[in-house]
Amino acid sequence: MNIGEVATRAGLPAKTIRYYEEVGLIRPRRDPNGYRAFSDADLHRLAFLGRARGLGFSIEDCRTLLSLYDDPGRAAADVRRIAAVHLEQIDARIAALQGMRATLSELVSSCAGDNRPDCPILRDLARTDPPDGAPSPLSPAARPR
Amino acid sequence: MNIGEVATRAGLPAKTIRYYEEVGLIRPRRDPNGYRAFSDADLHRLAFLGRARGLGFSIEDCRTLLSLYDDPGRAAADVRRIAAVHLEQIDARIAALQGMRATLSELVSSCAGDNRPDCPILRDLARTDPPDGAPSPLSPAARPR
DNA sequence: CCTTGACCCTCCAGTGGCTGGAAGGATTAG
DNA sequence: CTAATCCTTCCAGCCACTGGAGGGTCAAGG
Repeated sequence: MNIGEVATRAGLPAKTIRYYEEVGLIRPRRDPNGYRAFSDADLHRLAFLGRARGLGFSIEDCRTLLSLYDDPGRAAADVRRIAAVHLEQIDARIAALQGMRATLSELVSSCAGDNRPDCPILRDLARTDPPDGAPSPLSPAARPR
Repeated sequence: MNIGEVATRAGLPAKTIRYYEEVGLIRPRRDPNGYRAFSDADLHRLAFLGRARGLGFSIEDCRTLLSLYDDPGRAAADVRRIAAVHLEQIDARIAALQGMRATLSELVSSCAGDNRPDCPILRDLARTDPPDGAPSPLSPAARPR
């Protein structure tokens, strides 16, 4: 298989597949003309990668997951730990986004959105921080990342 | 004020403040010795930026928000539109993450996590896609981004 | 045999929003 | 005077691609 075909079958852009080779996640053979020649095993690996990336695992996580996959003596605990840590990170990101969302949606709905210059969104962004103990009703969002 | 003081007062790293100057979000004066000299207005702008970034607005959004803030003839609608679009993007990101979260948490809880090699997480990542119409009970997650 | 078009190759640069570090000048406390 | 703490600029790196330039290869049609 050439790269175009695996790209279609794995559902990944050819550029991404070349990148995965560059970082050592796959090692396709080469035809004499220099074209990459993908085996079914390569395709399978790429599909695995597509799924793992789709679940938000980093490239480094993917590397580890693939090496565990290749290792018949692996322990399920190692796989589970990686996934559990990743799950926690996802939860943290969701929580951060929900904090933003709460503030933003309050701001958006408090703004008339007419053609006058007075706008609660700008007022909140420009506010001088309320003195401790009397928190503003708006902008309870944290500053995570 | 030197950069160290504004950094403390605005709650932003000095590096970030230099970066904001580089991309034209602030234009502090310079002392004869080359040090940046921040006015109260600069500090106010930086606090505004810190809040906007904390709500997840991009640098380009921040640039626009600041220019609207500076413009006494602005329309609240313009501000609102920016925030509303951003809110939608946040919602999309939350939805994507929740999709991942659902699959991941199912996988994690289905894995015994012992020292045996059999692991439902790897099995799911390595699966051959189920034929159409008979979706796997696992991995309903989309592949957004 | 030649052309056309669809492939494929490599290499380089850019994305966003910082962050780290090197190398050096300015200021301040002791 | 010295040492510590600031400040400066510039360059490189992060992540995971993505776009594009410039060129080679291959299969089909004339």
